[in-house]
Amino acid sequence: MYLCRINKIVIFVCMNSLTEENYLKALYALGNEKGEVNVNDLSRRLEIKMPTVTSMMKKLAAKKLVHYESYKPLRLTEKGRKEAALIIRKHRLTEMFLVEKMGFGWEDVHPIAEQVEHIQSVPFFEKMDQLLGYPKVDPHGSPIPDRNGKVVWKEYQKLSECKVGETVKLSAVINTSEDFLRFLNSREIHLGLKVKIKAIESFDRSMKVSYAKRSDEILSHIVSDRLLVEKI
Amino acid sequence: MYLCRINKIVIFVCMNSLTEENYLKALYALGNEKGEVNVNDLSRRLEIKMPTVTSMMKKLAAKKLVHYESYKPLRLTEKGRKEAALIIRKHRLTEMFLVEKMGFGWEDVHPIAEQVEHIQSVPFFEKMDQLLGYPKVDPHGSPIPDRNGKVVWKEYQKLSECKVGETVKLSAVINTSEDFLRFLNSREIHLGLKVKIKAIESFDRSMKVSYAKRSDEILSHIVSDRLLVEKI
DNA sequence: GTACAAAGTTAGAAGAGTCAAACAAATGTA
DNA sequence: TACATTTGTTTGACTCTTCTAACTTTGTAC
Ligand SMILES: [Mn+2]
Ligand SMILES: [Mn+2]
Ligand SMILES: [Mn+2]
Ligand SMILES: [Mn+2]
Repeated sequence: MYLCRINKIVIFVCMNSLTEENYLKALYALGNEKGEVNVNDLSRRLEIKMPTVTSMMKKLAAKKLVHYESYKPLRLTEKGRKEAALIIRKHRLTEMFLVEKMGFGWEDVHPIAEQVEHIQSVPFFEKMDQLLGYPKVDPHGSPIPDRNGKVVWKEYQKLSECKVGETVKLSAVINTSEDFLRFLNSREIHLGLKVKIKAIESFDRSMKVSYAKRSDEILSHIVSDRLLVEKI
Repeated sequence: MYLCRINKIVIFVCMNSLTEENYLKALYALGNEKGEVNVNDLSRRLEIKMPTVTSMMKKLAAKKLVHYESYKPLRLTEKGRKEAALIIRKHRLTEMFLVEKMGFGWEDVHPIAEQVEHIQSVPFFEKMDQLLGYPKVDPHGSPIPDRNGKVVWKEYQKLSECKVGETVKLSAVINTSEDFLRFLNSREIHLGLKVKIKAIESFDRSMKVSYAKRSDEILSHIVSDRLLVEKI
C-alpha cells in the first residue's frame, strides 16, 4: 500500500508483491487443473512449506483476493481471479513476444516470462500486444487473457482421443516442459501442423501418424495424450 | 547464496538481490558523477535513510563488492564495479531495445529499464544486443558497457562550450529527465542532429542556433549546458 | 467407533530490508 | 581552540517471507 500523487490528487495504490503474484498465479493454475485447491497442493507447486502458505492465504484473504476458511479448500475471489489472469496475460504475451519478435524457441521462453510477468508497466505490455497483432494464444497454444482478465478456452480434443483416418490440426500442448518441447522439436512437430492418423496400436495405444514430409511416425500414448488438436 | 546443480556438479552461485543491485548501480553512477561517494550521497540518491545505507555497505563489503571503512568515502571494488557495469549494460540495452524495436520515445524508457535490468537471463540480453546490431550507446548517448563491464567514454564537449560559427553533431544528453527530453522533443532536437552556432548572447549565455529546418532557435544556457556534441 | 495417517494450523525463530532515536565523529566557523 | 552543524554509526524495532517443531483437525481403515 503506497501513496501515489498525480497532479495533487493522492490515491492509495495497493500493488501486490512479486511473492503475492506468484501465489495468485499458482492458485489460478491449480484451480484450472484440478478444481479444488488445498494448502498442500499450493505448497508442493510453489515449493514453499505449508505453514508459510497458510499465512499467505490469510494475508491474501485480508486483501480480498482469496476466500479462506480453516481446513477448507482455497478459492480465489473474483478480484483474485482477475489479478491472476492479468499476470498470466503478461506471462503469455511475453512468451509470444520472445518467440515471434526475438527468435527464441518455445522451449526456452518460460523462465524468462516468469520474471518479465512481474514488470509493472501498462504501456510495455500494450506495446507488445500491439506489435504482435493482438494474439489470442501463446506459443504453446494457451489462451492469452484479455485486458479485463477474461479467458476464452477453445474446445480442443486430445490427439490420443482421435480415431484412425482423421486429419487434425495441432493447436496446443498440455505439457510445456522443456524436455517435452525439445522432443517435439526433434520430430519437427509444431503448432499448426496437420496430422493424419494412420493407425492405432491397441496394445500400447501408440499412434502411427503422418505429417509434413514425415509418414509413418510413431507417437507413444504419453505423447499423443499431451497434444491438443482441432478437427479440420 | 544458493546451490546450482549442473550435471551433478554442484556450484555455489551468489546472485545479488534486486536491492543490492540498485545500491551497486547508484554507487557506480555517483562515483562517475562526483568522484568521492559518501553514505549521505547514496542515501539521498536512493531515498533510503543513512543507517540503512551503512548496514548495506557492510553487507556489500562482506561480499567483496565495496571497500568500506567507517567515516571514509565509499569505494566499489573491481568486482563491484564490474557487477554494476553489467547491470548498467542490461539497463542501456533495454532502453535501446525499447526505442529501436518497440517504438517507445527516449523520454519513456527509463522506468521500464529500471525494472528489466534486474532480469536474470544471459540469452535474453544477448538476443537484444544481437537484434540491435551490438550498439555502442543507449538512446541518450550514454555508452553501453561490454560483456566484461568495460566502458568506453567518447570525448564529447558541452554545446555550451562551443564557439560561434562552429557546426557540431549532437551526441548525448547529460540530463535524461522526462521533462528535459520532452522539451527537446518539442524543439525537434534529437541525437545525431547537426547544429550550427550562429550567435551567443554574452548577457545570459543563451545561444542562437540553426538545425534541420529551424533557423534562429534560441537555446538557454541551462539547455546548451546539458547537451554533449562532437565537432564535425 | 477407534486409531492412524495425512493435511492443516499455531507458535516461535530467522534473514532481508527498512526506519527512528540516540549517540559519536568529523568538519567548519567564530 | 571551542562550539555548532553535518555526517555517520549503533541500537532497537518493524514488516515481509520463510522455516521447523509441535499441535489439531480431518478422513480412512479396520
Ligand atoms: Mn509459461
Ligand atoms: Mn513469476
Ligand atoms: Mn536510464
Ligand atoms: Mn533498478
